[in-house]
Amino acid sequence: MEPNDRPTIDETDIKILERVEHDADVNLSELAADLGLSKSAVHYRLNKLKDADVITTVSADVDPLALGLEMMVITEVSVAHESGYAEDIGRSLTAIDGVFQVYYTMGDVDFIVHSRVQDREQMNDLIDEIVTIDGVNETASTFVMNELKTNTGTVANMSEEMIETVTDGTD
Amino acid sequence: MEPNDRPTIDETDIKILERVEHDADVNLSELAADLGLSKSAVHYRLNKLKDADVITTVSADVDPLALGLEMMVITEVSVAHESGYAEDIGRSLTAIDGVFQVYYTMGDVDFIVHSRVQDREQMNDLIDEIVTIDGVNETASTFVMNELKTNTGTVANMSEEMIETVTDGTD
DNA sequence: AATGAAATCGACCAGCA
DNA sequence: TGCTGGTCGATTTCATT
Repeated sequence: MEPNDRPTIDETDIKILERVEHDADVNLSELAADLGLSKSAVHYRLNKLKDADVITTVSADVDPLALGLEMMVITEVSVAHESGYAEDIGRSLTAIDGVFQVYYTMGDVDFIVHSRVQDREQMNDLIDEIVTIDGVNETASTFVMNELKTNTGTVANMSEEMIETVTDGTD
Repeated sequence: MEPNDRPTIDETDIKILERVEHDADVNLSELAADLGLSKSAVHYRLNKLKDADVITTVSADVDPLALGLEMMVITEVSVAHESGYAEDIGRSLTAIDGVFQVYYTMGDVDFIVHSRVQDREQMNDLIDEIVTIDGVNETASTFVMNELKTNTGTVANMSEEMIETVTDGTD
């Protein structure tokens, strides 16, 4: 462990993460060959990364469009600040069918909510559900026309500089 | 195939998707037993779902915090509407280090951008990069204090009604 | 679309640097 | 602690229905 209590991660770990975060079904032998290691070594590191919760889950990504979820909406939610209901409201938002991302934010807006629905009726119902939550003051919804980038992994979006900060001094 | 060109998905497929979208490493025998099918049958359906791009990828989810990405920022980007640069601007946004989600939206804001960085310096650099893009008119960034829900799967967030719409007529 | 048998790949173990 | 090589068990594949 490092002083900051994050697990030690070296360049080899980063290379492994880059591969498995966009294809967890990689052939171990192939990956091992590319890294100049044995299958067992790669397997050992993968287990370590899972144990340390660097890899949290291995998931099959299901295309929302394939299930008819053709509409995506982003909703800004403001709450009545006198009431200390923020946590309850957050829980209520995450529980609504169709909602798949909820962020609690600084600034004049308190929550940002991402939802997917199949048609306009479901969209209306969903926004109604949000407005109905006790303590919710104001909402503003925006329709997403195009998803240019989504769920593209963690390491894949990091700069060299960011990666060096992580692997620093592990050579 | 259905008339609307989406692949046919029945209740069994939905049950399989629910399992693998939050744990792609499930024991096939176990899953097969739960569904009352043979291992091969489950495997056959999984392949079909991958071929039909219902399952797009199988990915290892890497915890951003484990890599020091402790700050998340949501940025609204407005562009100069005279110029038809929208597509180029979208591409430029997705290419910035730290940016992991980009949406093109209706309304007065044109893009919504989600980014992760390790410190305030990287945050400043990133926002500078966005502002510098040719055609970008105005930006407003919000700091995320708490991620209440993220990447929780597709089927898991659907209501019974939504699922029935998909499996309709496939018994 | 689903089955059971055969080939292949990943998980685990004991030992070593 | 990190790695190697080998074994066992699981999964993937295929011919068949």
